[in-house]
Amino acid sequence: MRADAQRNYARLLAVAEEEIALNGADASLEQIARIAGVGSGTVRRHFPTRHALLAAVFRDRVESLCAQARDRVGRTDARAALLEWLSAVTTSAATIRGLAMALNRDRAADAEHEHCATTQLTEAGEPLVRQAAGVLAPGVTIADLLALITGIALATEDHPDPAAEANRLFALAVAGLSPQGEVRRPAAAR
Amino acid sequence: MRADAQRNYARLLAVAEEEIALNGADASLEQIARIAGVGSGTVRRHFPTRHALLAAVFRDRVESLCAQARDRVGRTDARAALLEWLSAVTTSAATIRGLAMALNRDRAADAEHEHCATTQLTEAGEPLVRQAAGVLAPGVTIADLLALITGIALATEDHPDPAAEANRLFALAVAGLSPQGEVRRPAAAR
DNA sequence: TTGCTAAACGGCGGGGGTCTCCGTATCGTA
DNA sequence: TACGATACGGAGACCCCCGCCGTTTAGCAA
Repeated sequence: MRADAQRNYARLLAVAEEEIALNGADASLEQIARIAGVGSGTVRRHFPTRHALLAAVFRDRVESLCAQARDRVGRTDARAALLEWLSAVTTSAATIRGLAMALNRDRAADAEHEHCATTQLTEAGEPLVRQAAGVLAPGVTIADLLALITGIALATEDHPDPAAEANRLFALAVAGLSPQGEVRRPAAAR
Repeated sequence: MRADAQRNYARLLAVAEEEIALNGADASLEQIARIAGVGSGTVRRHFPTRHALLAAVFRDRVESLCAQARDRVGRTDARAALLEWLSAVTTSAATIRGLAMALNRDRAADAEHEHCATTQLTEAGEPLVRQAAGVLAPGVTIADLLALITGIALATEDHPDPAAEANRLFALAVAGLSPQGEVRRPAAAR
């Protein structure tokens, strides 16, 4: 890659991160180009789709989460290991503007890309779930957990303290909103 | 209201309902105007904001849900009454394209309008929650339940069977994803 | 150093969307 | 039937996404 291309790539990434933090996943690409001082074509060359830009912006963060998951595999307190990680994911999803929407969108895209954030998180979290299978409600998958988390993050995006609120809601869901009764029964609910 | 205005209003509402069902809450207002055979100014006159249009389109449905809530107040099995109603809300939010997003947005708008859908549902559901307070986890409010439901609906919007998936996730949250013990948050995120 | 070439750049043009405003057509009434 | 209030339509200004192409420039090689 040519030196000027590298410079522009880095610049765009930095600007995009700011702009997305400010305006969410729908931030204007044109605006990003303007701030970065490049033509709109340059943005498009480096990031052919909006999804590509989002993926690049959030890559480090997602990889960090995946690493955190790997670090927790094999711990004896499987439940705590899983819940702590999920809480970290929740905090990121709720705090980093646009991340939740990005995660949600590429779940919709139906695993079109192998390296999309949702896929990565799913693969990273799967061992933790398997490990903790005994203490989870029957039928709960890593996909369910991530779906719930992204949903919660979307729903709390405009709360004064999104991370706290999201974690609170997720904790409620983990413990059960109304836990009595059919807790351990796998039969279909209505 | 003049007769032609009434006609246009009704036409627009019908077209908007279709178009939103097809393309979600971001459906093009211009497109709606075109299909309805009116000028774009007419759309904006009847519905000054996108929110106003969404509110009008979903009004009947929301009122039906509110009515269902009222019908359930006073039932002896308070828990079932609440859960059934929440399931109905979940089904609507997940099935009717754009509704979840509309609900989510007007929660963000911070009760700007008294008659917004979220407010209505909150008021309608509150008695059911109070009634069932004894069997709910401490600290759970009607706002929490609705936030969770809209979040779940958003996250399952592109699932093959959104209603089933959303209800499944919500049922899991009600019973508890991992019902025993307490959820702990990690010492430091990242 | 100087050419040269492929890679990268910028921005134009077309297609849409939102929002505002105003001249005009139409309704309902006197 | 005539008239005023009301509603209509669409033009204009602005922004955004997307594809394309003429121009510039980095980096290698002579």
